[in-house]
Amino acid sequence: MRVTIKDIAKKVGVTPATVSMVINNSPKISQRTRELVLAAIKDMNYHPNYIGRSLVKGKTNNIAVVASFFASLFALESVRGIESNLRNTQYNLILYSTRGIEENENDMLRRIFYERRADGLIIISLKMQKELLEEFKKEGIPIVFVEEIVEGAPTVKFKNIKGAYMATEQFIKTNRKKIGLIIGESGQNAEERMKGYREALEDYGYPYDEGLVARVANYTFEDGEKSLKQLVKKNPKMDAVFCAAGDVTAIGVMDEAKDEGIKIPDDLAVIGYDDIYISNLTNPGLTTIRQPIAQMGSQAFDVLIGMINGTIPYESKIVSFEPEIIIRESV
Amino acid sequence: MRVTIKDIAKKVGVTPATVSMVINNSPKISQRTRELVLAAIKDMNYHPNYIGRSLVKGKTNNIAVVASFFASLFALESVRGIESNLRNTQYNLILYSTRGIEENENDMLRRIFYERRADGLIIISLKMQKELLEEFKKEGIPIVFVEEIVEGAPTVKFKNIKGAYMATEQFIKTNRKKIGLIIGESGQNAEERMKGYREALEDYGYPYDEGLVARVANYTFEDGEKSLKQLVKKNPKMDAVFCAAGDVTAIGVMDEAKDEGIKIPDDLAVIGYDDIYISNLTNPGLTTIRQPIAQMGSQAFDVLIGMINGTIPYESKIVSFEPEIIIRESV
DNA sequence: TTGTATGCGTTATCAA
DNA sequence: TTGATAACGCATACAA
Repeated sequence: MRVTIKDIAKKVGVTPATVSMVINNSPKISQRTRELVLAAIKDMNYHPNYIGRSLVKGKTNNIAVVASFFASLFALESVRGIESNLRNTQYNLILYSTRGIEENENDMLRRIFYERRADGLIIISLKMQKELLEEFKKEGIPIVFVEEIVEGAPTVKFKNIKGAYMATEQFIKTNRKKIGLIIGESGQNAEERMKGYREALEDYGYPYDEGLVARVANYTFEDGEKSLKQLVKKNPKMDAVFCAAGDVTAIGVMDEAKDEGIKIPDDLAVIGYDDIYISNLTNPGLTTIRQPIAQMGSQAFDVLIGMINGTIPYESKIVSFEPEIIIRESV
Repeated sequence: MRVTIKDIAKKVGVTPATVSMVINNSPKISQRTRELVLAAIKDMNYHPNYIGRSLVKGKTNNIAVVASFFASLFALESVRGIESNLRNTQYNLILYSTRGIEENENDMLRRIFYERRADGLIIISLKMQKELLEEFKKEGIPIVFVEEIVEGAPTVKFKNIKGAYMATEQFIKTNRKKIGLIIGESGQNAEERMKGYREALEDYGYPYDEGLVARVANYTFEDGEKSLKQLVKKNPKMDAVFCAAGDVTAIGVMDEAKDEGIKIPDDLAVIGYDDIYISNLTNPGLTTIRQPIAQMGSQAFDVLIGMINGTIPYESKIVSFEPEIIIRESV
């Protein structure tokens, strides 16, 4: 049996209540008793059982982070950002992964809620039923969404419109004339990046051409190869591609270009999205839009803690982060 | 207030004990009572509070995963592997990151233990004090180590010696004469890979030459550039480099080679370690040693569950995984 | 088959 | 300043 508050009490000759008060720094404990108790605690190597504590306090000191997969760059970096702000708090992180199965989602959230598994949630790139959010709000369990906007709770996200605008503008300013776009086939992000692309074209008097857009489903290397093939076939004069689907796909584009004898950046300029580690290592280096994901994760955590402490209201509010264009040789 | 077992009991007109037995599928509950209780549970949207349950059962249903950082390929892939086996179990993952601070390590483990935060631990690439492990064993809290061997508990790891042997042998079989090595300056892994390299040399009658070895500290791209510079300076006739420090460093080597006009693989053959995503995209493609990290993570989880269930003994035992050589154009 | 009583480890409310 | 007692939500041994 591990040592409990009772063992300490017995050893010192006080009651568990007194020990508890010492542990919780109650001011109304005599110096002498405090010292005795503290000594016994150290002596017997006592640590409070957080479950017992949670039960009576109605708090778990756990923050749940929910995502489809944690083995993605985005989720991982977010967790890293959250982690970095975790130090010096009493909170722990519990990871819930839906494994990409949409039906899991609301079930999982429901369980976290009803089984009281966390004091607050950070939900990454997932939606939530409105009624379920209402239940969380009613009980005062705060939620911060990342990259998805859900009415009634704060969201931390990136300015995708701006990022796409910057990329497109970069092409225009370097005199590219026919700018292709490779982009995800659905989702809030894809819509926003599409919007940024179109806005830039419009602002500079470029026509929008459906034929210059390739949609991808999986954001893979192969998606990039396939898309480029398809785009050059339709548009022999295309001299730039903005791969809003991400750097991995952009690298597929570059690879395919090499196979087809298309020179980068002379014949074709390429810009990706994400600035993954390897984008700096490709040849030529990939120009891309970088997002400070970890920083955004930290912010999500801070907002959540603010909500838990009552200093930040439980309401719709969007905290957005600026993208940055990283110029390398592909452009 | 959220609904508890008492509310259900009151509504159905039984005692909480009866409700509890229904929830736990006790066979000695009449069909009729069971149905009534189940109906009420559904009706009132009752979910058992896991804290109450944990307190009485002495189980948390949490698995702690401890690593220095989760933002590394290795930790990430491990988590992915663990995640994939988590489904259909009642367990959740809690991530503890020491953030690379060694002093955090034992403190953190101690807290997990004394505060009873997890039913079992998976410790990735970290050591542990022997006495602390003894405490865990005494209380029956299982630990599985990944990539580190600690006396008294099972370890899941890769055959680094074999991986390094395969790489070196590949050079020898393709008639390379002077084989350089770039390797981490400390750690169990580095030692093992060094051993594999030396064993292969010896088996084929090659001399071991200290001057052909470069030690790196950070496993970075720059480490690769610097190391190659240093190696070719000392060994103008070197015609192969095994970069046991990993693919990122190997890519640095290839980049530096290009700058110096060294042709790969004609003048210099290169083999990396890890098979990161981009290794397939370099030019030429990087030959490398691949480790099934996610699979190893799954296995670590299975071993841990086996220990929790008592089907696997709590003792030193090494489960090793085979590396695989992925041959591309750099060789 | 169900109810009663008790305990898990801690904190909080009161009384002393 | 400290002690006695109850409570958090649930599970279990035992009695009925």
